[in-house]
Amino acid sequence: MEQHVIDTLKEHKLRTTSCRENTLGIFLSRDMALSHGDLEATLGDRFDRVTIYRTLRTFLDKGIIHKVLDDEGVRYALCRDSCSEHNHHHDHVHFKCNECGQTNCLENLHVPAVQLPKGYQAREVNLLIQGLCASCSDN
Amino acid sequence: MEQHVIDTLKEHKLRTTSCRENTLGIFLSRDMALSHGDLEATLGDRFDRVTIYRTLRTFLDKGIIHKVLDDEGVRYALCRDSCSEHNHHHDHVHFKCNECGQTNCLENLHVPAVQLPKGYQAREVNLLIQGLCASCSDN
DNA sequence: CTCTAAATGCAATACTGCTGCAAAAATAGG
DNA sequence: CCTATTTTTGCAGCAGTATTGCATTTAGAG
Ligand SMILES: [Mn+2]
Ligand SMILES: [Mn+2]
Ligand SMILES: [Zn+2]
Ligand SMILES: [Zn+2]
Repeated sequence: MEQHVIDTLKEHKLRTTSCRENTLGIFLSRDMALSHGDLEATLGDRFDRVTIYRTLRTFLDKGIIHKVLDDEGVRYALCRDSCSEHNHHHDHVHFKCNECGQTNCLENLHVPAVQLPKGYQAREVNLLIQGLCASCSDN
Repeated sequence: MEQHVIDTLKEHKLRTTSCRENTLGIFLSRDMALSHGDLEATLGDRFDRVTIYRTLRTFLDKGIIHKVLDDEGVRYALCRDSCSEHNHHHDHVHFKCNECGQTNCLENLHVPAVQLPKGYQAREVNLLIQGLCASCSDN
């Protein structure tokens, strides 16, 4: 496996196991939000379903990936920002293309601030925009 | 059952059945986003789980309710705007309180427009803000 | 009231996600 | 490199979520 993957795991004080290396490698190469099912399909039967679930939870805890809300189930995407164990910050927009089905982080597109009613306190925001991506748009 | 419920069902050309009356009545009285499990718990064992699923899908199709994205599963809330069978428009904010667990539509809070990258076309937006609601905030 | 189309209940199935436990693997320390 | 300790994994099992097919029941049209 690639050195970058191993370094990332070590940086987060995680043991470098085959499932973690492969899973992180897939996130890096695919560059889109992935569901547990996507990973299972890509990894084949090399690892148990439960191990993949636990890998995802571990990555979530460590700030390696973040949840992406989706209308048909949760997905996960790499944290590009400097997220750490107790300091997640994901105020960027997610876009899901209804044509090709891909869900992507629009990292440099911040979720606009919203003026909440009196007394409401915002802690976390999740904005999912659905429509057509650039590739599917000009066909 | 209340006349308003029956009228609403008739307006959408739906037969007024007990499950639909009760389900719609719950949505009207609770005034918050509800999951299938919430409805099942409230309705007791008067109706089969499958019937509740089908009622939800029917209401979705007819524009009586809309999906509310949530980090722990889909919920549903009444459409206040004038949604119809093929003309949904939900650009309002949803708020989930991490204290009391309630998810609500903030109907008069529009999701701000976002300048998408070139070629991207928006069809639908879903903004979920999580934090503390007004009731839970001042304790 | 009767007939027909729609809706329901039930059984079966698939998918998602979690836990406990024994076996296997990773690493720290010598 | 070897061993001891801790972590991770696979497996079995379980709970929750969501869907379908089919026979029965029901709502509403006439
Ligand atoms: Mn993201
Ligand atoms: Mn809403
Ligand atoms: Zn696309
Ligand atoms: Zn609250």
